[in-house]
Amino acid sequence: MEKEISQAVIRRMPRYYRYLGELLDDGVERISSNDLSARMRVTASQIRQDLNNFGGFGQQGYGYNVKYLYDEIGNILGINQRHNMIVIGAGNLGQALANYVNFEKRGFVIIGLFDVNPALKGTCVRDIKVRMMDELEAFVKKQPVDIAALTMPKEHAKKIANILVDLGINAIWNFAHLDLELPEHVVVENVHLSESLMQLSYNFANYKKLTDKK
Amino acid sequence: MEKEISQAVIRRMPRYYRYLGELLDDGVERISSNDLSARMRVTASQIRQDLNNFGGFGQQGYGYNVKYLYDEIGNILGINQRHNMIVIGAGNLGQALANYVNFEKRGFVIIGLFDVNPALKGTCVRDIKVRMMDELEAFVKKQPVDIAALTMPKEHAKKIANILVDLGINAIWNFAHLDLELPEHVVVENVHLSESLMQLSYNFANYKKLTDKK
DNA sequence: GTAACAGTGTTAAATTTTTCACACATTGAC
DNA sequence: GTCAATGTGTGAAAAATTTAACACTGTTAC
Repeated sequence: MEKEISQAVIRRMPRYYRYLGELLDDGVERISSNDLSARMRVTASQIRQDLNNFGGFGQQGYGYNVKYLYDEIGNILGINQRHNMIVIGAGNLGQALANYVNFEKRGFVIIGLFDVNPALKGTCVRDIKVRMMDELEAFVKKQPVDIAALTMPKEHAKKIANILVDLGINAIWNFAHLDLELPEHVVVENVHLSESLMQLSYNFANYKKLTDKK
Repeated sequence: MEKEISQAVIRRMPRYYRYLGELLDDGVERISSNDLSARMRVTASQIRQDLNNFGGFGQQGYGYNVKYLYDEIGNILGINQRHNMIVIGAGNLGQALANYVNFEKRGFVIIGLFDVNPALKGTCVRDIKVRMMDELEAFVKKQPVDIAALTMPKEHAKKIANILVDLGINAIWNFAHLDLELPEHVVVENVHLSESLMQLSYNFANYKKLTDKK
């Protein structure tokens, strides 16, 4: 099997995808790694190296066809294949995810929203009904669920993650502030907002310090 | 001035902080890089190297004092100094941030919530009043604002970011799906949820492919 | 058709990041 | 007090990532 591609590369792919999408909207047909690098503020070399992990999508003397490259990166990232998602935790964050229609455009369809709060039972976000946790098992067994987003407080996240994995869900988008310890075959992507905020805080404090010293 | 510390290191610091906080809650007084590395699933070497960027916090033969190290990392990250934040965009995501009380515990206090939707005018999230955008300037001039979180659709983000910078705000927590082009002295931390989801999607698809091949 | 140009894919170099290894300071048992 | 054990700080090695360089292919203008 081919060599594994590093997460550093994978992390950049969605950004290429975003820029190519914008170029496409602007009616741009072709682009060179050089032009793209100027827009994205990365080196052209990195763009070429990154793309070449997946194959040669460009052509000497021409550059890259925007539409073609856009689609290819989409395929690589598994976009436009349908992914059924559920969101556990129907608080503001869960609702924000449920309301974000662009996910759906890309094939990530939220088909269920779950919570423990009985007050939310039966309410809807967009056309997605909020269900109680005791309905989870039957729900998952009735229809395939690819990805579960965890937006509940961290106290419950561990237990629920285990339940989800037992139900056969192998991809978890974790917004709870803890590291899930799950079997190796389960893919976890963490979004730790408070850690992101702390990084901002550091850079902010540090930049200030630098300038103060001058 | 000392050599700059890489973002790779900074990104890990909040995680150390989190684990140390948990140890503290569990009443653990001291810990070695080795024990911590086992819990965090990173190498002990990396922990020691990371910490040594900021100074020697440990002691040979003893390890690290949990409380002390916790506080020191807090200082490094600028936690527990008060940071006034405003959130632009009072949709679900903005409200989710406003409702998240742990930010406040760490010194990140959301003092204002702004939106363009007149229907939200005067409503409150926790005790934070939602204000209209035309009140922004007066608000910012009346009290210091350190950080602005941008949770509005990307169409407006660019313009608003510029306004914020003109008003003297130098740290932006950007949730909009675009890259802000701001003066160099402005610190931006991006949270691109759809890119995170695509990364999950890639890893999910790729893991499946790997196992299918076996 | 041809020649100058543009621009990829790719190999190699440079840089950054991570891991290893160990000298030496401190601890804790006796 | 002594001595084995522990465990940091750190310099050096290894690995990974990023950038540079360029041979060579396809493009475009004439």
